Amino acid sequence: MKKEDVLCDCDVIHADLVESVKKKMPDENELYDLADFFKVLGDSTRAKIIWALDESEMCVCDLAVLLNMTKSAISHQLGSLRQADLVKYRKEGKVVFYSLADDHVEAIFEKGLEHIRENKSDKENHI
Amino acid sequence: MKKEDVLCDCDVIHADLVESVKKKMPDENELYDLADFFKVLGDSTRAKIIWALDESEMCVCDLAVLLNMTKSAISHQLGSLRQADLVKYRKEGKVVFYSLADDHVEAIFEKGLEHIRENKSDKENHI
DNA sequence: ATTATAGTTGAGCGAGTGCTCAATTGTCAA
DNA sequence: TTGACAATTGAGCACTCGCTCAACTATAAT
Repeated sequence: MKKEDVLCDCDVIHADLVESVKKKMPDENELYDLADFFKVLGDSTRAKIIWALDESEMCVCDLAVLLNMTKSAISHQLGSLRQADLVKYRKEGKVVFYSLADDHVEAIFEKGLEHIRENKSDKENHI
Repeated sequence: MKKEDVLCDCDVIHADLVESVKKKMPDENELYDLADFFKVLGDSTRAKIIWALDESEMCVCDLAVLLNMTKSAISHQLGSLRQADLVKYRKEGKVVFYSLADDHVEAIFEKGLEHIRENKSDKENHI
């Protein structure tokens, strides 16, 4: 790659390092998908839904009452979660029961909680 | 809570379940912080930066060249990552070197990659 | 068939986000 | 001191996102 092709307006300070890291870099799409996955977890409503479904299978109405939101809002968010394959569902008459599709999510969620809890206590102790 | 106070326009289908899950629910702020944490990971530029810094400490210019973006764009994103305590930095003359602040992030990142890789292969095998 | 309820869906609006551009700070060298 | 460069910062803009509202589908009960 010629220097003219590079968008950044600066000299490469550590060209060798950049080159070697670039070689190891995963497929562009993979990191894109990864970001998309975290994006789904990165909304408090969806986070609450995931937490709740980790406790128990629930229907749309249950979730709406639990989070004090409209069915519509919940359903929209469940749509995102469905699209990301984070939840599965079964129908029983008029009622649709949702549950977590994957135990990976639970593990990642737990690790995330761990992280922010430690971070918080670090700050309280002025580390 | 009276039924009139509930925003959702539906009857509670499983009132006992909702009540018991509500009792176990973590502090509102905790899930909010958790979502904010995932939100930071939920952007492909920041995801790439985190991946790169997991490989090696790098300066702003290195990252800009690696990702073919302006220093400004990178610096803005590093600002977000700093604010979320995901990166730390050291100055050496004019140059600022960034690195990951926390090995939690690495673990979560790895788990996330694992997840999307499995999910992808599941789909390819039509499971 | 009619009515009622659970859930989904699409349009639209206000808030938030990521980038660009320009101005600025901080540090080094001539 | 002046000029050059790494990096930061704020304003502005286009785009995205989550909610509301209204319309719709589907299932069940009368």
